Amino acid sequence: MDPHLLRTFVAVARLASFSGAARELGYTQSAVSQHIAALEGDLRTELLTRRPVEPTPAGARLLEHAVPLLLRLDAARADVLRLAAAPPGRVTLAVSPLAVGPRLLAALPATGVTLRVLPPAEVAAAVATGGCDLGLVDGLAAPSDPLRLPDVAPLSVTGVGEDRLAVLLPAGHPFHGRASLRLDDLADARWIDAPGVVPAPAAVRTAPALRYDGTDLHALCALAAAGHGLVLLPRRVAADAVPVSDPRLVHRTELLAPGAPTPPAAALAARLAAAG
Amino acid sequence: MDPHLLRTFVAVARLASFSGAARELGYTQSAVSQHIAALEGDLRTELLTRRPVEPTPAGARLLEHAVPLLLRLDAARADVLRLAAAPPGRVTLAVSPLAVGPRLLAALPATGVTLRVLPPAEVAAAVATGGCDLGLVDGLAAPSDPLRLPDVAPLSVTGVGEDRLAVLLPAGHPFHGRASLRLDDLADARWIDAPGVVPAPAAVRTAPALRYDGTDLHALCALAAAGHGLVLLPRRVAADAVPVSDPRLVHRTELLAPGAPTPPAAALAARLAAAG
DNA sequence: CCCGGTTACGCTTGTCGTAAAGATT
DNA sequence: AATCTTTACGACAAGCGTAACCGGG
Repeated sequence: MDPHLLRTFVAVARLASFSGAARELGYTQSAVSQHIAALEGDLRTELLTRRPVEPTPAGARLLEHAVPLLLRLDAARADVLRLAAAPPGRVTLAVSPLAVGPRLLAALPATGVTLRVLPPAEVAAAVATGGCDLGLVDGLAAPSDPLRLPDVAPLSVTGVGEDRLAVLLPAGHPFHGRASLRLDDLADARWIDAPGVVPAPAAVRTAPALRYDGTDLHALCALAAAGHGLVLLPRRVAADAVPVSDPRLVHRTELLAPGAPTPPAAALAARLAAAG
Repeated sequence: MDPHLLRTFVAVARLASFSGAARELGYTQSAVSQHIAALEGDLRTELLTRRPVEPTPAGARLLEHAVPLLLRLDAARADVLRLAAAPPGRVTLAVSPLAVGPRLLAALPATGVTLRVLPPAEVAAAVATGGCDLGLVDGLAAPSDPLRLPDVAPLSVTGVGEDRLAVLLPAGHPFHGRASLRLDDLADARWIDAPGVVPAPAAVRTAPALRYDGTDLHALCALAAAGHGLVLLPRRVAADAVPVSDPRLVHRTELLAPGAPTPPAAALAARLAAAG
C-alpha cells in the first residue's frame, strides 16, 4: 500500500487507462502495470477489470479510501514544509463563491492578498495542501454550529458569519411575493444542484432538477429565475428572494487556517475573524 | 513520506527512543536512524531533538498528521481485505461504555457476538481498521444531528438512539433534588474529565476538576458522588441524577458499520438499527 | 566507560525501462 | 491489424544489517 502505488491506481481508475495514467505520471506503461499488479498481489484481490479498465467492487472501495488518503498525505507534507518555509509576504485566500460578504471584504488589506474562488468542497483541501494560506468556506448548519468539513488535516476553524436563508423562486412561482416560508413548504420542490456555488443542503435530499457545475452566482440566479429549479441562498446576496423563516438552519461562513500559518496569514486571519 | 518512515517516526516519538522503536518495529537502531534521517532530509527540517529524543515543533506538527494518516491507511487495507475475506460467522461489536442501552441489548442474538468495550474515541478506529465488525458509539449532539466522529474511513453511520441528559451531583450539592436544571446553570461548574466513559462535551469547556482514565461507569459515579466533580450522563443510566432540561443537546448513540460489512455483521446491524 | 545515535559499506531486494509476447476488439 | 496490457530481463537505486565511530553522562 505504498502511496505511489495508490497514486497510480487512482490515476488509472480516473483515466480508465493504464497507458494514459503512465503518460500523466511520467512512467512507462510497464511500470503502471507493475504498480497495479503489486497492489493486487498485496491485497490478493482484483482491483480493476481490463478492457475496459474499470474498478471492481474492491477497487471502488479502495478508491474511496485512496483519494482522501493521498490528500491527507499531501496536506501533511505541505503543512510541515510551510512551517519551515520563509514567509513570502503575499497571502492567497481561497474563498467559496458565497463566502465573501461585505464585512469581510472591508477587512481585507489594500494590498498583498490574492483571492482564489473555488467550489466549497475544495477550499479545505486547498488550505490543507498549501495551495492557499487561508480559506473562507460557506455552508448550511444549525445556528452556532460549526460547518461539517472534511477533515483532511488539522485546520483551525473559526466562524466568521451567520446569515439567514432565502429561496430564489422563478417569476411565476406560487410562493413568489410571500413574506417568508418554511423549508417544509418546499419539501418536494425541485432544487438546482450547484456544488460549485451553493454547498449541498444535507437536509434537503430530493432529486435535483438540474446540475450547474460553474462557480458563477449570477448564472445560477438566472437559471433559477428561468424556472429550472429552486436555489437556497444566504439572504444577503439575493434581495428579491423569499426569506426562509426556519430557525434551525442558517448559512454560515468559516475561516480556515492551517495549524501553522505564516505570520502574514495569521495577521490576516486575525483581521478577518475580528470582522466576522 | 513513505508510510514506513512515518510509522517509525511515530514510534520513536512515542517511545522517545531510537533503539526502543527499533526493538518494537523489528529493525536495527541503524535502520531507524536512517528512517528519521530520510524523513528529515525529505522535509529539510529537524523533526526530533536527540538526547533527549523529543519532537521539535515541526516534528510535533508532523505527528498530528501522521497518526490519523497511518490509521486511515490501516483502515483502507483492512476494509478492502474484509471485502475479499471469507465471512467467519462470528461478529465482534465495539461499544463505548454508555452506548449499550436495554433495547439494543435485547436485540442482540443469543450467540455469535463478542462485545468489546472501548473508549468512545477508539470505537470508530476499531471498526475502520477491522478489529471489530460493528461499533456503537455514544456522544453529545444537537437533537437529530449525527455525532461528529473522526472520519478515519468511509463508515456508514446510523442513529440508533437519543436520550435526554442528566447531571450527576454529589450528595450535598445545592441543586440536588431539583426537578430539572439547565446547562447554563452549570456554566462554571467543575466537571470530571472521563474520556474513556463519557465523550467530552464540546460545548462545556471549563477546566476539568479531575481526570478518570478507566471505562468503568460505576467508578465514575462514585467519584461524582464523592464530590470530585460533575458528570453529564444520559438520563437512563442514572436514576438519581438531576435531569437537564436543555433541548439543544441530547445524548445520542450511533451504529457504525464499515462500507463493506460481512454478511453476519450486516444482519446484526439491521437488527440493531431496527431496535434503536 | 557505557549507552545510544550516527556513519560507512556491502549485500539483498525492489523498481524502473526496454523489448518481446499475449490478448482483445 | 491495431491497440493496449502483460511478461521477461537487465541495470540501477534503495533499504537493511553489520560494524566501526562518535558524543554525552
